[in-house]
Amino acid sequence: MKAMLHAATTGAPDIRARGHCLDCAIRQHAVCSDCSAPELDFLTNIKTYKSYKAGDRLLEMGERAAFMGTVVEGVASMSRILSDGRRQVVGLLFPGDLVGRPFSPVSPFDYVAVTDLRVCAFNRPQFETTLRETPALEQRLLEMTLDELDSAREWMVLLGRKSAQEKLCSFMIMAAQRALRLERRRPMDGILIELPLTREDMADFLGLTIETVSRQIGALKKSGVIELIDARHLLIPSWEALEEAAGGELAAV
Amino acid sequence: MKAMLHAATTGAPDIRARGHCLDCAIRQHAVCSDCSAPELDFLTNIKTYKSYKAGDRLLEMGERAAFMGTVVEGVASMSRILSDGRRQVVGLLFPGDLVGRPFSPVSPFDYVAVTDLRVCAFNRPQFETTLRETPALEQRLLEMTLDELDSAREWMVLLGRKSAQEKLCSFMIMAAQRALRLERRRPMDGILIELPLTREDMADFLGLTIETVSRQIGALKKSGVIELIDARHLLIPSWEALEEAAGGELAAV
DNA sequence: AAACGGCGTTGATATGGATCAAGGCGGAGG
DNA sequence: CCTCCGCCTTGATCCATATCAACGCCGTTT
Repeated sequence: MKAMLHAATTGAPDIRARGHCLDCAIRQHAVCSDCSAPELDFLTNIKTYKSYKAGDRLLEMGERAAFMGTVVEGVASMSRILSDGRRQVVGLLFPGDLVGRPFSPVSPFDYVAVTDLRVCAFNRPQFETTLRETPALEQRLLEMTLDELDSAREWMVLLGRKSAQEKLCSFMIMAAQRALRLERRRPMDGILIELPLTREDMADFLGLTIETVSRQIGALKKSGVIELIDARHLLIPSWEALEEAAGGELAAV
Repeated sequence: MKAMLHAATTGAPDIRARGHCLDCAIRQHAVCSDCSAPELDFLTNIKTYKSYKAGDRLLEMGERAAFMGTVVEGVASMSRILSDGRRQVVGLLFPGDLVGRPFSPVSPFDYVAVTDLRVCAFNRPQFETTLRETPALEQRLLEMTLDELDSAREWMVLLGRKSAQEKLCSFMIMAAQRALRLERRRPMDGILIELPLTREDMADFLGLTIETVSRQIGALKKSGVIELIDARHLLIPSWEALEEAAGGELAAV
């Protein structure tokens, strides 16, 4: 639970964008999904890419953030660290998800790359102006924010009322669903799940310790709910059994 | 923690609105705060009021909700009940807060009146149409949703990482700040706090049991952080001491 | 190839909060 | 006025998870 000392916020260099937004593989999942061709032309011209290594901090809580962006590849986390080192991850960002807090120059949480990461970035003031002038963008942002709010509340149920075992299962379901959605696939028996987080990040996301995470994964393996390929990969013999073990009720992701 | 059986969803009768939106005491806190005079004229004509008694359910999870609205007076909760009766409150709605999930006909949570309640209600399809046609409304909704998301994540930190004692203190701070904001006042020493929830609702909001809530309030009283007037009212000798006992870090409310 | 550091597992023990149980208080209704 | 019920408090005990400690694995550095 103690916070690791990560590298200080990295001023990742902007890489001049290659490729037009029209060809973007994750556009349909992003805030720009409903933009018209001319709007995408405009975005193409103002975007840059930033790359991060796992562990890099993109934005620090309280920091004036110079940019906003969309995750293109990899996974990032939003988290808060209390003064005594306790840490809680409050959200994971998968491809398509927005990095940064719109309409607030200071980020209310830390953003950290949990895997190697690529972000499609925009200058913040410019992005906010564009938002205000582009209903397709603003309406889509509203939709995404409402969905994220549902997810956050769903997670509150998990944090407040689920057992360690249920938390682990819920996490696996969530990770699987997010990964599957990107590939336009559906959950099914025998599916392979990649856990994009270290045990420490999982613990901090689930409100547990790393030891408990490790033990519960062991228990799930023993009871046959999962099969462990390696520490980061597992197989789900029965999706329904996994949902059962998650304590049901997991709608929004 | 076990769910009480509340009355079934009440089809509260619509009461033809008296009074113009221009004169609304809580408009500045509501989604309609940025509307122009003509826009307020329009809203005045389509709004109705609904009244509920403490314990009434306004909207049930999964139900097709016929209306959306704004809390005018009183406090409501959003909650979820797991199949075995465990319950988690995922949000409190104070005057100005929105009841119902925009752009989704089915509510993802139960909405329950925790005190006697008055709601300014709109027919849902009509409200959504109006939203889409009224940038002042839609932009304000976006702002409010982003703020709520920050609050929800703040609460995730509490649920995942704070001790019972810190949870209670954080809750008191939150309740005080929400009440003070309505009166345009600021936190100060010697302030009086009303707890709008029963011990059971507090427990379900904080991820605790009612016994633990009761005991921790007792402990806070003994240690002098609070003075108990009665079960629902308390005095804060030192705001700073309360924040200290809350484990710091409580930005958004 | 040895040493090291990051990550994960496993075991022993401690503890905060849950659970089980009983009783108190105050308002509503007979 | 008495009784009942909802709400709250307090005490005794239990247990799920935290904490403390040691070790294993593996990729990287020297």
